[in-house]
Amino acid sequence: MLNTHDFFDAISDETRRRLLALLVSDDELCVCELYYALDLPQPKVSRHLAVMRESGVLSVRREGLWVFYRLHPLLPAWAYRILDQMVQGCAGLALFQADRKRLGGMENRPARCCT
Amino acid sequence: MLNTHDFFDAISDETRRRLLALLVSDDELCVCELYYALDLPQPKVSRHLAVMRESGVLSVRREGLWVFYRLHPLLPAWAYRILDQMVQGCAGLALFQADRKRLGGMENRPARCCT
DNA sequence: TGACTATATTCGTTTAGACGTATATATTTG
DNA sequence: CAAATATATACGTCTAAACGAATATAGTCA
Repeated sequence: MLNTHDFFDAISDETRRRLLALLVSDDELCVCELYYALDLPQPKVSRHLAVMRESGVLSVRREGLWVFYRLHPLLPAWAYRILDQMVQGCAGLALFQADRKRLGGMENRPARCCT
Repeated sequence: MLNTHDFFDAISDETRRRLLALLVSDDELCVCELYYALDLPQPKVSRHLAVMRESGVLSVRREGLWVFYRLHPLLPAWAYRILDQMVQGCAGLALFQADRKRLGGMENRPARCCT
């Protein structure tokens, strides 16, 4: 289960905060949506996702070629609340707003079955 | 005023989280109390305090030889809430409990006037 | 003024981790 | 099976920042 130190490590990096901010509101996104939204190289995003997956901050579901990430359902309540407040704190930043805008404008997003 | 990035940088380091946890509940502590509580070298604690002071997370008041630190009164509401939840998340950790215990057992703590 | 105390800073070293590029793995489809 | 797509990892490099030890600064009091 999640270690306190690992959780704060997750939110200590801006790229990871951008990923988390999207996952707080959209609850499940695939890797291609995430690196498209952030406009960053795929390996860079995959590595950050791996850090959070390995420490238990994110959980993963594979569906065919796609891999969907979400906040780990067993995060403690205080961690969820911190993520909520983090979104509040970052909502005004242009960088985070652009991420959301790009995601909204993305075409051919993968279909989810059974969500 | 406080920059979002600087705030998350403040809570990204465990030593700084220990300092912040004490300041969330005690609202004002001097440097000697802080390094005594954490049982760490004074220069190490001073440097971490300086990081947070310079980024606007902490504010300072000098009184004679002592320097008292507290959470910066102009922190945005979301930042206070994150600190509160951080305390929740760390409350169970032995390291943080020991800090509080040492602080409680400290003798000759500096007197505050006009608090 | 000089001794003393509390705190801050400097310096050189070391380490963690973020990065780009290249490549590997996994899955689907023909 | 091979080709195509989505994602993951490996590798070498580089930078930010944490550290211990030493020293500087600031304030008090005799």
